[in-house]
Amino acid sequence: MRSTVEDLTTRARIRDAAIALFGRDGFSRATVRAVAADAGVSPGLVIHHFGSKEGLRQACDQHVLAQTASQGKEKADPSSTRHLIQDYLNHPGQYADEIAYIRRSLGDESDAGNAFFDAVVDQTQGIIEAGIEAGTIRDFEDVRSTAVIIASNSLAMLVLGRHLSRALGTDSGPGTDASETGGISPDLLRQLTLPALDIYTHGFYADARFLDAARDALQHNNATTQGREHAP
Amino acid sequence: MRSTVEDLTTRARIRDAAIALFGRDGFSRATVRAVAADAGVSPGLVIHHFGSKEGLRQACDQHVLAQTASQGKEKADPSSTRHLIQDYLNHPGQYADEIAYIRRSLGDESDAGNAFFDAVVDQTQGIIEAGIEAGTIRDFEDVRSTAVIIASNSLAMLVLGRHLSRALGTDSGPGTDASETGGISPDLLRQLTLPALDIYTHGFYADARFLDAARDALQHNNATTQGREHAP
DNA sequence: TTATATACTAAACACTTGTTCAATCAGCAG
DNA sequence: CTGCTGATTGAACAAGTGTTTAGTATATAA
Repeated sequence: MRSTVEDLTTRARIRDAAIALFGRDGFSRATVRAVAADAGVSPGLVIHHFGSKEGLRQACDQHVLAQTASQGKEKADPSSTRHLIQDYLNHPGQYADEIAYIRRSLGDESDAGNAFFDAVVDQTQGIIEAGIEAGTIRDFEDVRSTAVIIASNSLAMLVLGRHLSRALGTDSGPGTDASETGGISPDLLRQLTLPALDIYTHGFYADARFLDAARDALQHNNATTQGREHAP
Repeated sequence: MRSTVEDLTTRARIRDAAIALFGRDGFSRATVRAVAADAGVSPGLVIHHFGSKEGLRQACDQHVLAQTASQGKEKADPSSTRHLIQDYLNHPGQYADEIAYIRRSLGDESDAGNAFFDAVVDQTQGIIEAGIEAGTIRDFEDVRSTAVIIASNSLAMLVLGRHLSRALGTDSGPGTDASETGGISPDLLRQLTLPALDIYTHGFYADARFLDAARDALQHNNATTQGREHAP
């Protein structure tokens, strides 16, 4: 009874305002009154449509997940997660609210954050397996763990985007859309692309010394609680 | 089960309770009354000692930063950030509150989070420069950006630790210390160490195709807003 | 037309929030 | 002892919170 038809109704306006506010201020800091004001309705109507603030959150979770899931499946061929971010660059600001919402969900204890992370990992794993078969990606022993690491590294740019901008001085100044939403600016992504791909192509260490040392340490140290030489 | 000694002053007890609660529930969700209850004092005394809830937060920021800064400078020689996490593994649960606090600070808009991230980047950069000189780390063109990427990747395990556990099924079950605090369990780190070091040693891609393509795309595309082929 | 159901608002309710305040209590200087 | 200062509390306050409720408008169906 819902979905596309009601998507232009008051209910959808409330939900979109909630997505924007939850993403910007977090779920607990954003108030029902602020959502109502942004949507141009009364606070009571928000409860009337969604039952409670928690119900509103679940509706937001569901909508954002459905939207990003359809987006993700469309562009899941050559590269991996960063393709989604790149797509966001070509349509700047369009998905800003949803992205900020996901960033908050990943940090909070949220079902939507869990589902999103798992979806990214699964998608990454599929890409790695296809890349291995095509010869473009190295043949890893533990594909699952590798996918988790790649997904974690990629999503780190989303979660820590604000810090990346600041640490590199690529901040376009206060008041910018990127610094407001914490998103990644095109300039920042351009600056980080080559160094990241360099590591992903030629590695970070000059040789296999650290890897061999860690492998030995872990083999000689399987049952004990000691786990030394994890670096970096 | 509070920390080791009751030798602390009341002010310190309040601050430690606040660090634990702010880290577990976030600043806005944690209430002054809950902090007071955990510290065994009245809500008014919290305000008496710290002026306001915001003052309490700044005291927590200052204390956690001072503690982690001294910790960081002690172990800043061979490896990088993960050395800090590894040290945390050898002393399980001891720094759990501070780590959860930092994880929350990195996600929220917090001065402590900014300072911590910048400190990790600076420390990582120093390690990279030393490694380049020693020949253990590859000679990167843009050391700063590389340091930011490495720091981001490392801190991602902190921020996204809960998702890593779940996606790998290494969760030691609900009620565990790791799943409560969102920290990284020793098992999880052991499982991720070799795949991560494998990427950091031999790279992720099988050859330089993606890197070359991205370099060409960025050179031919300097002034425009288009920025294609960032992968993965 | 009436009747019914729904969208919607304004106001109030019950509760929690951070904070204040007067009043104790303990230690210490004179 | 008195007097003073800071720690500490219990109660209260003002503002904000999510939610409820009574009531109004609107539209659709009979």
